[in-house]
Amino acid sequence: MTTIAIPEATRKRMLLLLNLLGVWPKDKITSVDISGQTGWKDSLIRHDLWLLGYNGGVSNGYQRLDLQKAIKLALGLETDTQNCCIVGLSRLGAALLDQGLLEGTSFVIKAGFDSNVNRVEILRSTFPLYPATEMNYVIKRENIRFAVLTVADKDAQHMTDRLVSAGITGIVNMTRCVLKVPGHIKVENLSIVNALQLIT
Amino acid sequence: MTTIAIPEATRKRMLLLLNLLGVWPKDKITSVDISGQTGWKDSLIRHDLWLLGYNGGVSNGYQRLDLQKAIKLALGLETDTQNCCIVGLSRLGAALLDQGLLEGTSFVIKAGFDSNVNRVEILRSTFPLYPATEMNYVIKRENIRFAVLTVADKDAQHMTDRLVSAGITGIVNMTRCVLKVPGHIKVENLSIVNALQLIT
DNA sequence: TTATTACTGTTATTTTTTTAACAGTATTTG
DNA sequence: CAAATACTGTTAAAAAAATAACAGTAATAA
Repeated sequence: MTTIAIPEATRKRMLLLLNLLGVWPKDKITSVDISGQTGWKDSLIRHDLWLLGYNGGVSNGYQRLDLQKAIKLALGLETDTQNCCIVGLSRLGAALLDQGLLEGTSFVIKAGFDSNVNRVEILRSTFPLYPATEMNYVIKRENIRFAVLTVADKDAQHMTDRLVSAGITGIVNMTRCVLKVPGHIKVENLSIVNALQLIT
Repeated sequence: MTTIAIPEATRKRMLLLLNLLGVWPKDKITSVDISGQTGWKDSLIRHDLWLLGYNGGVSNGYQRLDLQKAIKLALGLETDTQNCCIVGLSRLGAALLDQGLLEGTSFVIKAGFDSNVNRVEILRSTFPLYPATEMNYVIKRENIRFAVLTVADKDAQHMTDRLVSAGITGIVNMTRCVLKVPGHIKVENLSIVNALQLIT
């Protein structure tokens, strides 16, 4: 069998499905069950799992634990920790200092940055905060690969450039700006304003 | 000319483009300019604008202000205010109390809800906070149509059900749960954990 | 004035994603 | 045991989205 690259759309669904499986109360789950919970067509779910190369459910639906394991494996979800940082510690960014947010995941926040030195000194957090001037150095030293960007719109592109040159490989963008990044950097846009407009 | 429904993918891009136009320093912008800023193919941008029925750029690229206006018109972006609420006022939710987030948009936060009455009483905000028990009543009274959901995962579906039955029409879901909603309700998933996994 | 340039608008093509269809297989039932 | 049931895995078809191609047009240069 030739391995087929997993499409982004499938990957996205499978990550959500993992969350669903985490709270599913029964041992068994069928594609129709999943459809009922998510609104995705049952055939789409089966097709997704087929893309992952999974076929542990013939005739009888899927075993929750087995399916969970298989998806994690197929998506290559890291089991060892992955280092992130938060850039921008104003209200939204500061809220992410809450470690609980990433609980039970492989992600660990290793640093927070802000250009406002005052903020860096005042805020309390379980991980160290640094002035933005030290970004490049700290990211390299701590081996940080991902960033959550929560700065003011006017600083978004500038900070992005600095993150990229520090060697970050992915950015969760919570500003409403479109970030300009080199092709190998992944960006996920999570702007609340854009989301509100989309549900209008 | 028969009006063609605007695809979701186009709509999403056009909303981002609006943000870009807002900060573009020149009067003129071409599809290649936009491509350079966003990474989208220039033909895709022209195609999108064609779908919107816009053709104000023949031969010479687009006039920033004119294009802005045309996109807003084509997407039917409301000019009158639209009422939202925040459900869940723990750290992440409380961060959204910051009115600045929605500044310059047509969205206005009319209420915040939390099941923890203590929180409701202690937090300071420019709009009123209510215990979750009053959700149904307040949403109807204030004519609230959209909700940002930032509750703990275990409460996500339950609160969603209550929002839906109160008559909300769209939810920005910041939990990592897959929400089960009737077909006519729109949901945008903005989970940070899912986003991090996607850029891995 | 004509030619060149720098663009778009639009159609056609390709690629990606979703949906439908159904043969095949364990399990359960009679 | 055979028949019915409840599922999946897989292929084929349809729909949606992205890309390419290019004729056409206003502005500018020669």
